[in-house]
Amino acid sequence: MGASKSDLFTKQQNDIATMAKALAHPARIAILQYLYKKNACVCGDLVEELGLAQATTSQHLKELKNAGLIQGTIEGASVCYCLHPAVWKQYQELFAGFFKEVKLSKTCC
Amino acid sequence: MGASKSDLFTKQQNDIATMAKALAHPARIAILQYLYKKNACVCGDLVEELGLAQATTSQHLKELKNAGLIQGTIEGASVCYCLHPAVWKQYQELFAGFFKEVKLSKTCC
DNA sequence: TTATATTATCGTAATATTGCGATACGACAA
DNA sequence: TTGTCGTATCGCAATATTACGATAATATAA
Repeated sequence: MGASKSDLFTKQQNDIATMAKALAHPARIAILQYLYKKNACVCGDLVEELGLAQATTSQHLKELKNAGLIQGTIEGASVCYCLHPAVWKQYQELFAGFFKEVKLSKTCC
Repeated sequence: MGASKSDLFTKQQNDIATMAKALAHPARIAILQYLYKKNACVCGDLVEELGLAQATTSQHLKELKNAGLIQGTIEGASVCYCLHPAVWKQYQELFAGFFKEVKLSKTCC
């Protein structure tokens, strides 16, 4: 098969998994960190920054855009990327909520 | 290719990506939620709970064990699983730290 | 010992991801 | 218009993931 059976799980479970998948590659983590360290729009210098081919970098950017984590605005000939604050906050809260549900006090094994 | 070029990125970036990958499937989210909702060791009933085949469930459990998130202790004929508190806390802090680094005040696009 | 119950592993098929070269597309400059 | 620069998309190859049936491994029950 290969396709995950998303209909077996709740929307929340699928949402968390989808968000985690967007973060499940070091190149995408690097892109996000670069964007928020610069704290500004970044135009063009991501390819040199990452060390991956231009096509590969563009593909990772597309996935981050699909996940809603970043947005790109056309600035003349190039495109400027920055974080999407609302979605970022949403991710932050979803993960924080997921981790906080646990009561780790009781150990049983 | 298909293999990600982990040598291009920092250890922290690879760590976050690896942890995210462990959470990047709804079945694994469901397992973790079931474990912490029960707040106890769970022996055996995970297969009925998930609706996936026994082999598939076992495979997801193995990945969570490899990620360190859960631990299993042999209890007679069956195996009891529960969360690994220390690693869970580590995940929580790594993600929280990753999300907190950002300054979302300045929007530029 | 033999049977049964529970979990792990093997082998295989279907699909997804990662990466890159080649190429197309869009905006601007000459 | 023609050329150039920056980005996106296409097509392909290599590898990874997901899923399951079959089978092995282990512990207990009969």
